[in-house]
Amino acid sequence: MIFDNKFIQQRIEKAKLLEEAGYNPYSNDSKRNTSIEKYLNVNSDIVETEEKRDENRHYIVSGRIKFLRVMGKASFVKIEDESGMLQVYVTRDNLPEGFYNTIFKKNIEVGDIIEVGGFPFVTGKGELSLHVDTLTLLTKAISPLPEKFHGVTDKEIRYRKRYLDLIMNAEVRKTFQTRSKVISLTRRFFEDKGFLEVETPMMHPIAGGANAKPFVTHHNALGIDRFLRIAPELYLKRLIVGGFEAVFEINRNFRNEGMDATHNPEFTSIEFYWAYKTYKDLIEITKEYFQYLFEHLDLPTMLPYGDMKVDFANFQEIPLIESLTTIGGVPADSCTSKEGIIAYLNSKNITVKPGMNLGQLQGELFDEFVEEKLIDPTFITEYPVEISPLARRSDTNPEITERFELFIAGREIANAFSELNDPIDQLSRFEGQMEAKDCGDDEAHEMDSDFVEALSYGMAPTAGQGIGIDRLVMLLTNEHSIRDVLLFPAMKPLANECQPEEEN
RNA sequence: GUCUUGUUAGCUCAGCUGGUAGAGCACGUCACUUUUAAUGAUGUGGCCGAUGGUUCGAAUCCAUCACAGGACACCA
Repeated sequence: MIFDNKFIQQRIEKAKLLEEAGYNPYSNDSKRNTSIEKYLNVNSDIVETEEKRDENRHYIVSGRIKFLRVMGKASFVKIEDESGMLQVYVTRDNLPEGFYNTIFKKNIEVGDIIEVGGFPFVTGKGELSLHVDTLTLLTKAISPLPEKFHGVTDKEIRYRKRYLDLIMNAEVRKTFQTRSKVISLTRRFFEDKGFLEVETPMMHPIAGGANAKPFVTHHNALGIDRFLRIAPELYLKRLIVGGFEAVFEINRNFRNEGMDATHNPEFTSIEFYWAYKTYKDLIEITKEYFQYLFEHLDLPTMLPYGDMKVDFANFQEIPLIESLTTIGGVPADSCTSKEGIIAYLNSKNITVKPGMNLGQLQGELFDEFVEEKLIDPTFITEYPVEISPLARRSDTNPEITERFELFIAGREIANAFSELNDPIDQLSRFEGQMEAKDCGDDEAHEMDSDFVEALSYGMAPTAGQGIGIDRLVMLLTNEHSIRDVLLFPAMKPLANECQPEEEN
């Protein structure tokens, strides 16, 4: 039984005693009239006064007990609500006869949620506090909190029981508040630009828009499998065909692949599509977007990330091939032919899968020698067409696409391009992907003829971009695991958690 | 998927080359009306992640498994 721990038993016993004495251990009769933050602000003037107190003011605040110091007939209690922590001073003689000794001291403890009323005063040590004249238990916590000084540090507990992490670690609350603000600001930024927020299906008949393995689920009524979406791209572009000129979606994608510090099976991205624009316009709006975020989050443009310092005012732009030599240090003549690249990679003790085409090999060089060196925000442009099945070819060089990826702190943050809107070209790109799939590339993009048909009705020239929100939040909060920016990261089930039998 | 480290009280952690389990916090009892991780006294608390093995004897050595962290691989 989950309550057989003796500390829990002890606390359940206290809850019973309270109930028997006429105090509901789960009362919902809250009369709170201010938050702790407001209380501290409104009464900060008391510190300057002669008396250090104002008995004519009266406030009711609520919160969870984080510290409890009982000293005979008086006690100091630190309570915390979402806005902050407040010290309250509880004395025997300011409470009803017997309450302090038989109820408060015996049955109320760290972890419980209480409500106190009283007047503001400043203690001898100069801390603005609340002098209590009424005290109500709102919620009895029957499980004890972790240790008050070290808190919970065990990552497994922190992720599996995020509520405990949030109770104990104020910085964690801050991180998720930042995450929320980033999403909210992102929404506002694009709305202000005239973009329309839309929702497209999470369950797809064909998992398209990216190269990734999907999760499969089953629709009973139709008797067919569906794929959890790996990207919303093809649906958003159908909307551009339909006549919407600027759309965005902030939502989850699901990819059935490995989990590590930068990958969670479900993750959040924003994708936006903008008709009558090109990837050049996207570079500009991306810079603007970052500026907007930093301004409204009140962050300095120079941010630490681990050992790195990232200058968010220093956006660079460089074509992929050029970056291989200037940043990656790859000799120029080892970048432009399959043989040259393979020879160079082999000389660095890197083996590549046989059958890779030139574009894939150039991508390999980039991943190997350039990516991790891109600290300040850098737009890498002019991606080879072979690794960009949904991007528009450059008008001047059909081997490359009008595409960029944005790298910050050695990590990909965004992917964008002028969209391919030629249905014939799109069809042949899909066919190329199908060939790759037949040759064993199980990551190759699926054929989506319905999407090709949509393009055949004409999609205005459009530019589109995806930004990984989780990784962006990691950058802004200096977190190095995606689990630290997800409230409930994916975890393997514990042995004692029952799970359905595997069936075929 | 591979390698590697970890798993001991509610939490944070000790525990040597194998000899039968420790601290701090928390909790119980007592004292204490201005404390700041309050303090002082005292006490309770453990299937040492699971299963096997070696041994007279295993928290400790070995094997397998589970979960977690890190690195690598894969995947944008």
